[in-house]
Amino acid sequence: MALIRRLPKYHRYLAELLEKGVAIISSKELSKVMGFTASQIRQDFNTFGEFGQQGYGYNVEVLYREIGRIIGLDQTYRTVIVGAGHLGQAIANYTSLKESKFIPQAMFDINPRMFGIKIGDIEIKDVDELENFVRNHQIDIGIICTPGSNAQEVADRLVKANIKGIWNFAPIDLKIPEQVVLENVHVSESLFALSFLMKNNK
Amino acid sequence: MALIRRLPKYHRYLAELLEKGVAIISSKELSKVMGFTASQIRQDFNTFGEFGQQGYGYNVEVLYREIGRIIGLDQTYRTVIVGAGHLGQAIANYTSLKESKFIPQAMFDINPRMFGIKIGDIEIKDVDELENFVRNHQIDIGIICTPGSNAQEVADRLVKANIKGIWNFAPIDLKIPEQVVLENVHVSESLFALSFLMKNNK
DNA sequence: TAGATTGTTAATCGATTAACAATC
DNA sequence: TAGATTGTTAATCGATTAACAATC
Repeated sequence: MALIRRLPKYHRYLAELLEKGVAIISSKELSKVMGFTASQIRQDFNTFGEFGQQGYGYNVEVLYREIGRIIGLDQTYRTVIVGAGHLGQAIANYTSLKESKFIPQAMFDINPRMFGIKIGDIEIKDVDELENFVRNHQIDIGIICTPGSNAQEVADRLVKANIKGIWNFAPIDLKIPEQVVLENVHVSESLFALSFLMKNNK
Repeated sequence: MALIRRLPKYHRYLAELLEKGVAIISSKELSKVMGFTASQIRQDFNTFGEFGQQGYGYNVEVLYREIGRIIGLDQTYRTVIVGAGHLGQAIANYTSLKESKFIPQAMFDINPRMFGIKIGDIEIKDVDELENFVRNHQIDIGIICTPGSNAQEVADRLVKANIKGIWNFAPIDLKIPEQVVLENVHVSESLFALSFLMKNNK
């Protein structure tokens, strides 16, 4: 569904409008700001309910709150970060995680020198403890920040420990059972897309 | 074009096949491995040329090389990283950058305490020098790793200094002229998509 | 009421899949 | 030659856009 990739963008722009004190906005005005067609905006909003008022527009605050709820920002999840390298540490420091309530309960690494070190207030533990920790602390989501070569093994272990979702930063396509949610951030694919666009620009 | 998002994936799987010593592969076999339909694979490859042999299949090595060329992996770019926080440092250490020849020439930050520090062999400089550096060192690409609040200003300055492309990690939609290539990595949008999928799973 | 804008259906567009002739 | 698989056209599917009646 292409729409769910647009939801975060609606949410972000509505937050901006709220901050600016805009109370009401029409699909036409929002269209100008966001670059989607007014028609698409109305279609999108109507997929989830009737949030507008004919002849009038959309109440920014209501819409913001509703889209937040649709995205699931009213939920809290317990997460672990696997891989405490530069990327893992950047993610651990990533404020959106806490704001969005994807709260990291621990980090895991294979390197004994890192055990016990804290990134912010998140402790790095031995990856051997991963399954037990996930089970005992009812972790919902595993964030994979390992090299590609270890990512599938980590995913398998997370799945065995009954993880509900995986946020994968490793540059591979993980094989996981259907009932586990998988969301990828394939940074290198974005880099390659940039490369293609640079080469084919003009 | 949805196709260009698939090119990196083809490239990655072909690299794997090469490593395994697979010399020839049919669209049907590749379909099994990658999860695209054989029809789509043939369509995709044919967009750029006739790389296969009827009744036979595709030569993995040739195809890998050709797709690499289409993506532009035969090019070299000079880049700068703006923002030397956790994310900027993670990017600076990101090996794909060097392998893909998007070589960082310098990092920039606003915090004087960081000036002169090296991340790997990349020096952190005063962001006030950004425009001059970009001009004098013929930088092609600016990698924006600042908070959202500074990203547009940084982008404006890069554009003024004649940057050709921007790889943006800040969580905003940059406004830049058409002739400048823009590629975004919106990590928080991925997190929100994960949130949505978690909430709506089952 | 008149003007504006939504909600929603219909038309269009683009991307994916199916089918099959060409050919190795 | 027969079997296999590409290259490519046609059919389908889904997503976007346009149009307009409903209604505030």
